[in-house]
Amino acid sequence: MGRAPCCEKVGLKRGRWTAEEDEILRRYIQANGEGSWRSLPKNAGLLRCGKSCRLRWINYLRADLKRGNISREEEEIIIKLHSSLGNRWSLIAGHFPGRTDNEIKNYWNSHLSRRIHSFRRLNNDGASILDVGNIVGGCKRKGGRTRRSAMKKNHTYLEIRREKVHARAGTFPTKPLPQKPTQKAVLTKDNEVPVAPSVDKVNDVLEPQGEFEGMESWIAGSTTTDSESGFFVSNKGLENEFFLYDEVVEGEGGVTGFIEERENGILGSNEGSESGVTVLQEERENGGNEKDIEWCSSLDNSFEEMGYLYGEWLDWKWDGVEDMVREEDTGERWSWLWESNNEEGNCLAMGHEQ
DNA sequence: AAATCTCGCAACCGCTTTCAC
DNA sequence: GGTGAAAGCGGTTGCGAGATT
Repeated sequence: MGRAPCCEKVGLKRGRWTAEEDEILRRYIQANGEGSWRSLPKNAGLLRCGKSCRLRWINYLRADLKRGNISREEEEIIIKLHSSLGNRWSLIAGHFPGRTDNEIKNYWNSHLSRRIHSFRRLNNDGASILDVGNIVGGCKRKGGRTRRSAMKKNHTYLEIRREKVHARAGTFPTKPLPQKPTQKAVLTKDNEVPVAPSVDKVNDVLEPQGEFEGMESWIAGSTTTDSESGFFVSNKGLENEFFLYDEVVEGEGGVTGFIEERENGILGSNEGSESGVTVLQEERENGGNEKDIEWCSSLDNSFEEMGYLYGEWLDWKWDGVEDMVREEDTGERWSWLWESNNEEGNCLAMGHEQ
């Protein structure tokens, strides 16, 4: 025997709740209490499914709900809880009085998961995907809204990250990088590896001074590669223009030519290539590592694997760096990390050996 | 100014678990 | 213990807002 539907769906209203419906539901529950959701709509005079009424009450109408932005402290707790509980949103939400599982889940999906994935790519030795599809300038956007969080701090994050990089790496490359790098540079916990600054927007923010002197020449005209994808990337000194090659021709003094240049090649357009998916698909077709691809296909269906990353991330030596970033008063303690996300194309993983 | 596009979130869907009889 | 209803839960979708071209 099949299960009966929770309610008669014929003639029921769907979609956004109106203020009038909210008021009816609120008054009814205040008078009669929660429960009996199946019969509630009829008794209250609502043309809604009982399930819908329950959801509306639990997520938005309850008096004890805490509305407003998720604080940084809450963010950290969510991340930690998710590392141990996975997608058990109701359990996670149980740690936040006034927050709902739906709210936590949405926040995770729209904010935190992407940050985690970005961080993962920065910190994962094996993940070598060169996310050039999101390098600003290479990927010419036709429009679209910038992330709200990014909009707020549009002019601050790179400078913050620069400080972060400086603080963690201790040194910064003052000379052009080797023409043919052989190994990726990745962030480490031991402050040993200088981190290449993001290619995009560098020219907008970085000024050649102090130990950053020379960086613009490194960025302008640099050629690098991704050891696993095999693509070579060069901007040939052109601001905000990047080129992809299947092969480079080496001569005296480094790269002297390129084969099969594809201007903006897989950078291409955003169409069907969100977050550099095209690159990943190519890699998959070429026998690439499936593990490297997960971040772009599903938000969080591999949290077990992510546990390691969370640990790495949360155990990072944040001392001092956090204070430094706070000084910027940006409201985003880890904005150097957040805002280097793939949407904005600030991927650090350029595949350099410093 | 209009078109295009992305983002965030409210709401829905379907499955599982719990409860009452 | 079996059955059906209700509640709970997590994944997914649809759409309005608004930035960008």
